[in-house]
Amino acid sequence: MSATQSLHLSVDCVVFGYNDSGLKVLLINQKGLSTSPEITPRSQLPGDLILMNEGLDQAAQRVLFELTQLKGVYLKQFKAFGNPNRVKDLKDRAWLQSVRHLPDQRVVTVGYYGLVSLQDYEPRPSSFAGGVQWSELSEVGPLAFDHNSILDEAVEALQDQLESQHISFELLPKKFTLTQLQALYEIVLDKKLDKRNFRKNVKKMTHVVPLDEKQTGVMHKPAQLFIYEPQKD
Amino acid sequence: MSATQSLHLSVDCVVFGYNDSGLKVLLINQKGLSTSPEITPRSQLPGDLILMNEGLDQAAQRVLFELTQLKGVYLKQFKAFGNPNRVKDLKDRAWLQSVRHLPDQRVVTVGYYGLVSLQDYEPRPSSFAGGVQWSELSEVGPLAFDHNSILDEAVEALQDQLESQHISFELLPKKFTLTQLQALYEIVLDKKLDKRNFRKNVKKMTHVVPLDEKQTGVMHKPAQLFIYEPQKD
DNA sequence: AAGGTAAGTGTATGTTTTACACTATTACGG
DNA sequence: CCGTAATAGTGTAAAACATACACTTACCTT
Repeated sequence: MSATQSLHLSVDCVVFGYNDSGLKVLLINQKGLSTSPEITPRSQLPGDLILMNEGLDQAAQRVLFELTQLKGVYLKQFKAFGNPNRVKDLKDRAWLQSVRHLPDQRVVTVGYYGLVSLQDYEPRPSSFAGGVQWSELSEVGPLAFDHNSILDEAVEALQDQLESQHISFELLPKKFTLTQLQALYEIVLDKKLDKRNFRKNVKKMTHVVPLDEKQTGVMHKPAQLFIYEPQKD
Repeated sequence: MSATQSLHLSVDCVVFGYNDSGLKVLLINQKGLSTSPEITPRSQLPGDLILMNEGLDQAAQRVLFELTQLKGVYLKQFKAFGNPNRVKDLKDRAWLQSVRHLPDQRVVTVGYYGLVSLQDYEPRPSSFAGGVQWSELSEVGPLAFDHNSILDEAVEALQDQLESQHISFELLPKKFTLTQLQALYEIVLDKKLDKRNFRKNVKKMTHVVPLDEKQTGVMHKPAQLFIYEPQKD
């Protein structure tokens, strides 16, 4: 065989954030291009090359932390993206040149999706990133590289695995109401659910446990609070 | 940023083959180690480094063809494996040294699973491979690298996706009976199914269509034949 | 023509999913 | 303190789906 290879491997993180108004995704701005006015810098998913001694999951955690300061986010691998031309778009080259030793090198990337509650995580751009924002999912414009497809596939993976992977609880405060949980499902799955039926289903989830505690300070009947107990299954 | 990287990327193919007696998996023997008697050559999944200009799916097809002469096999990516030590086992080094320019280099691999009918595909070892065999799934011994885990995860992915991905039809002759289809399900899922209930389910699959044709040459009531029509959904 | 072999078929029971509307509890304002 | 606004919380009937189960049919062979 002896195929001579020279390519790079990266991870890209699609981190979804939730609040009552919708699903958001964490994007970073490419840095260091403001000098070249002819190039519009595009946003991208937080991602970077993996290091020589780290596993893929580990790399995803590190890269996300380095670019956005987010730590301890649940990240799940969902697909590798290896189109040979995925970083060859002219619009992307300028940025790569400012940031990589070998900007022309092919890069294969492994996609991760993750979930956080917007209330608990405040991303901060590292010195590497030109800025970090939560973007409304429906308002994401053209991203660098093939990041729009990666994002699309991440959304699908998230929807498919929302229940089985217990991902919801990453998005909610520790103590949450069933209405909050349902609103989350409705936003992630992008469809309305029946309240009574939803509650019947939750009763079967042994990892969602009721507290002896109610909401306070609401001007309506206060809801019972629940917590997530992963070890229960 | 600017992580200096030097790693290799490969694909590994877990090709399942079916006949009435069980599920098999396609393994190749490592070649060129018969000279060193202290090392037992192990079998491995067909896999190799990807080339610089090919996509991942394409690489999986090429590698499988080069090693086993199998062509046109449905291959589906299921996971990337990137443990930094996955090719560092001493038992694997000798073989790598005989075959790679940079045998010490880290290799990340992307796993594909695939399916063929044993009747339609006869693998032939290429000059690169020391031999090709179908091994009974339950009798697979220790493989090179982390190939046992890759195999295990491939089996799971296959079982999960058997129905949704219409994979079954890769394993059957073009015209098949419902008994054949059921036997396949039973072997892949590793459990018995009820004949009448199975047939009820198949009736709902619009992509399984009955022919006006029956089995011939059997010494019992001849079964109706069916074909797979993918465009139907 | 009898015996062997796998094909093909229906029903009753239990389980899961769906659709749907009213009462209860709190905060607030008058 | 009483009324109203706001959301929480609850049950049931009907439909769809899953399961368990046994006998008759058609062809081949001897």
